[in-house]
Amino acid sequence: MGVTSKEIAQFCGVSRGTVDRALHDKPGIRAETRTAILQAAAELGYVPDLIGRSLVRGRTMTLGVVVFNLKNPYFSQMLDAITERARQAGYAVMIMLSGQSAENEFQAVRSLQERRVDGLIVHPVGCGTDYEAFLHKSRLPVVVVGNRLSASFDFVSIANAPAAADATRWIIGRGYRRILFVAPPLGKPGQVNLAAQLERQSGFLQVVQAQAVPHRVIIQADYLPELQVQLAESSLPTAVLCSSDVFALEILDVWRSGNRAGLMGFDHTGWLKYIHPRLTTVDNPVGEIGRQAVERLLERIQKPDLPGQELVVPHQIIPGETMPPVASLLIPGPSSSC
Amino acid sequence: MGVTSKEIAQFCGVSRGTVDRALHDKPGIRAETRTAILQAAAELGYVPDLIGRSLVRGRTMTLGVVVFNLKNPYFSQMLDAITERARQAGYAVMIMLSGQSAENEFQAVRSLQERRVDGLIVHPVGCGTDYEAFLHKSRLPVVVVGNRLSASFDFVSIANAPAAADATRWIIGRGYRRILFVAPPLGKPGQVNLAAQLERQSGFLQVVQAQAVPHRVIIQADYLPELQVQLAESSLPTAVLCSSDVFALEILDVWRSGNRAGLMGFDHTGWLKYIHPRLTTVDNPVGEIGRQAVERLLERIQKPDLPGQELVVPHQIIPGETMPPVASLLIPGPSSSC
DNA sequence: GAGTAGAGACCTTGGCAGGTA
DNA sequence: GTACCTGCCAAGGTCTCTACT
Repeated sequence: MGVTSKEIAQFCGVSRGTVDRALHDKPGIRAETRTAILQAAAELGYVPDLIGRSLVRGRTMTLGVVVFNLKNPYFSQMLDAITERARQAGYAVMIMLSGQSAENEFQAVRSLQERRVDGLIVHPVGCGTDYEAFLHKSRLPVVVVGNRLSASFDFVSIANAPAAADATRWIIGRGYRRILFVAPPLGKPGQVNLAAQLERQSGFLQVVQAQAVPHRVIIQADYLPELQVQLAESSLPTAVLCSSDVFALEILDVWRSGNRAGLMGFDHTGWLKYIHPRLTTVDNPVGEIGRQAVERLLERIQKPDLPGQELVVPHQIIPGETMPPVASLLIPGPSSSC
Repeated sequence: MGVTSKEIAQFCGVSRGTVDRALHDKPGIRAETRTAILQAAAELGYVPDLIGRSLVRGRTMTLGVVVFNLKNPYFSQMLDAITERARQAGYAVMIMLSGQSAENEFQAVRSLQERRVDGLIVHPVGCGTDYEAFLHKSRLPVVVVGNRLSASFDFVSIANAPAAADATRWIIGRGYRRILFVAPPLGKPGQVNLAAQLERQSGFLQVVQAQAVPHRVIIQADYLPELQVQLAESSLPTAVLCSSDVFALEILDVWRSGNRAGLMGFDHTGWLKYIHPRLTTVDNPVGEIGRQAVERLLERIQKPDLPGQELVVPHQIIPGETMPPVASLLIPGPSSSC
């Protein structure tokens, strides 16, 4: 336990009120007394107890963050940005992991609520009206990130469906005439897929259907064999669009053994810099999302009655090397050696 | 602000003491009263305020963690493990980033101290007696990770010098007769290198000097040109050992354009799974380090006067593909196509 | 005496009314 | 009247002492 203002008061033979005036540079204290108190505080290593202060003020200056895990650079980069932005505003960050389990997520939110964080940034696994009611009942200012809940919550994300649509159109523009969309459930098998993944899928379908492009959606957890079958089934120039970089990277591992087709990921997660060939993907600027989430959360802490708002962060196609124009794909060259 | 025990007391027409007895299953209360209070608590959505509790108990059930950043998977994987282990013990984790600046680190520790975390896990940038005195003066239980301070602190890490020595012997065993050790300063140029990096360097030097193996240590921040020069300077079968995976990956980028030499990294950081060719490296089990750090910190919170202890976590050589036996390196084949 | 409940102190900081020289 | 200081109250949960049935 640290040194308290009471101990300083005893040490200096004054009252706590006087110590308070000295520490906060308030009027009504002799310069001499003030100096003595400040010196004693420094000597004893006094650090104000924000716990006591928050009890009085009803503010802990702490934000809670709930994400799946921190092994995935998607989340750790987001947390990095959140932490830094929060620090600039004088807030600390408490982190809890859901491990992609709705039950854990529930516990995590409750745990943060018990610790009276001033606000919450959640990348939810949970969904449904029960879960949303629970969040609302916590009375915590909440900003949702990455995986949409209902419109009553603030939500920061790229526009998933339009981004997938853009990616699809871009692929078609490169000359591909058949597209396989790989979107297995993220995380535990049998689980419902995340809203963000489904939105991407719908964006994809919208474009291929509108333009009558032959396509397949592969949603098996064990997608690699199915992908091989699908690839063999047509001689049209075929592209594979994945709902997440992780699938694209797994496929890229197989690709190296000689298979040929365009390949595109989704998210532009942190590790891609050193991957060869450079993965074509869609940038999901998680750092920016994290910062905007903090920004919005701070607003909401000020004015808890703001209506839910959707903040759309711009996405961007990262050309990479795995989706060359069909022309160069058909004539094997250095850039298509994947 | 949430519902308080006082409000429950008023609602039920009893005193706060009675509410306390009901909520904590203490004796001295009628079953009937207890049920009524528990029901009221559930109905009103009561969540105990751990701030109040920690004020009286002197425990916040929160651990502080200070690392450089979370973009580097080295730190985010460690934090993942720390958070999970802490959660199992009922602790929350507050995270602060130093951005590899001693000044920020100082602020971070102070900030966590103000928030009265029960203990601290630090991967320090700071060093020197002043910094150590500051940490000791905080009176916080501290476990140091990755970058050694003095023996008065608990320290959890792989044995850096022996690990580098092992790697060096392993390289020699593969037939290489000349080794270049790449150890530029991690982080801001001009900064003193981390203790861990220097320990690795000394482990390397010990072996090459003992076995009279020709070698060079490259410490320039701009190490790539120097490396090219050194590689060209001898016809001995040469290996490059890096003090961190990041350098090895940068070098691997250049390697692909045709250069030939053995290459080895250090740390086995998270993104390596998808890198081709598979990087030969030394496993630094950051998850295990994180868990042990929490374990030790919890012990120290119980008994603050324990003497500083060094916990050594076993390292391991990950063969990969970038350090083939010299024989196969000289006869170009599929496995040496890097 | 045993079972049940209430009143008040305590942890910390900060703010304010009131008191003394 | 001014400069300075004391002491009480608030926040929420916990624990002990006391009192009633």
